[in-house]
Amino acid sequence: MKFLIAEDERDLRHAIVKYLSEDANICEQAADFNEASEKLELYDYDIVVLDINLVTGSGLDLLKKLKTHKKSCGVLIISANNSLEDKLTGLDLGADDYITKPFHLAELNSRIRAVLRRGKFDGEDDLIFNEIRLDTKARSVYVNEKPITLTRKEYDLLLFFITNQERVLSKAIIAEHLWGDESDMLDNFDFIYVHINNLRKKLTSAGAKYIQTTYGTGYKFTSV
Amino acid sequence: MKFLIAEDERDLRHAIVKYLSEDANICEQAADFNEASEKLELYDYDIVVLDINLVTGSGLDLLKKLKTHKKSCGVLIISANNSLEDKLTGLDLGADDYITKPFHLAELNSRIRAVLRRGKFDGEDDLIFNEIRLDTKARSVYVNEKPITLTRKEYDLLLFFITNQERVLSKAIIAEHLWGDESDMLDNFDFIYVHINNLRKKLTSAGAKYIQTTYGTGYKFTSV
DNA sequence: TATGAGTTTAAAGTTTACTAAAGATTGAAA
DNA sequence: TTTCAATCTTTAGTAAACTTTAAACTCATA
Repeated sequence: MKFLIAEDERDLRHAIVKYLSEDANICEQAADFNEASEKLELYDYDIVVLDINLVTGSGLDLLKKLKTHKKSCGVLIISANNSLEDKLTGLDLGADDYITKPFHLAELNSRIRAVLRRGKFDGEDDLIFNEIRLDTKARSVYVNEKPITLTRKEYDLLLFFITNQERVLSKAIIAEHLWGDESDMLDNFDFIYVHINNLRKKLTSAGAKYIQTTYGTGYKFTSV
Repeated sequence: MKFLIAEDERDLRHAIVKYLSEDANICEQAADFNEASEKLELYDYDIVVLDINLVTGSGLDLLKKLKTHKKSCGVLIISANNSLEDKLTGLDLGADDYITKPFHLAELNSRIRAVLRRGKFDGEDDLIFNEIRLDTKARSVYVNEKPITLTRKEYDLLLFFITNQERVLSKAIIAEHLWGDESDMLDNFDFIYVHINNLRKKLTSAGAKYIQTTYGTGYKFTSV
């Protein structure tokens, strides 16, 4: 995860960077409007934490520019005053959330996570589970760095398993995630057996035997 | 995990409860402001799912009260309209996330998970009774950290025992919990003997001898 | 010790899962 | 647009796992 922290209060900026870096994130800093503007032109970030009241220029302008020009990137606004207008304007311009000073770093962190979770901006590219690596951008899968080919449903299923590892997933839950709306009206989930079976075969023959059946309940992706 | 669902649309409330209960959560319901208010005073919950627009009172008031008086408890707001103000006010008052109608149950579920994950309210996934550990997420059971395999009924039974430890449970109560509605029409509960026996055998041979018979009354899960 | 309550076991009954193969659908290439 | 191949869904038969029934046995208490 790569962040840009655009905040001109030095202590606060440092505190944020220090806090966020603990999670193995990469944090870059911008101390004023120009620096922020420059970095945003040059590099890509997953999330920009933007103080609306940068002394040398309006954070809102930056936001406007950012959202019109650039590819998807989450924006979290820091605002000093509590004025609702600022927040609303920020959100209208495409910010994803706001936080008002003073705030706890944990709070900031959870907002960032929330923004990431809400989708839109694809986070990390790789998901790893033991010898399995999932390149989410390319939708390709490797076992011990050897590529294996999965169909779309198989890939989705594996992705769902890995992001919910060590947890029993019922067929209903799986159907809901992989088939969305349509799954509401389904009364039988038998076709899931087939996809499970196919994915299982491919993974097993590549040496990754992780799909476990919990009879009567569902399936679990686990190494235990 | 214990939830309170404060939502006055009956169908939606039921749907939520049904969905969330599938993961072995305990869901209580509140159909209006007063009921919600009352339950929140009496009991502790891990997460409250709160409709801001409860007919008989403002969810926001409830939220305010909740956050000022009580110990940590996650709050997820449901709002019907898309008005930003409502959401912002909710978040300002200490809600942890919001979701706008209409939504998918899966979405609600993942938000709840996220709130739990964010800390504070640690979603205790494990239930522990002496040397027995129950991983409720994985539906797996360990005795002295050695896994034992239980069937669905055995697992449910053990879960019920552990969450009601040191308490005599009649066969009728057990049946009601594990067989739900159907149990009303049953006149004999003899089959429970079999499940008790099976679970008892597995636990005993793993070194956990806790199911005690209270002659003529029921069973008790206790180390005394 | 007689009786109802609890335990145990085996076997029947039921549900759930697996598998392969046929039928339908989709999407890309000609 | 048509064709073809890949993918997805349905179906059906089989296998496995679980639940219930039933019957014989044991134990606690009046």
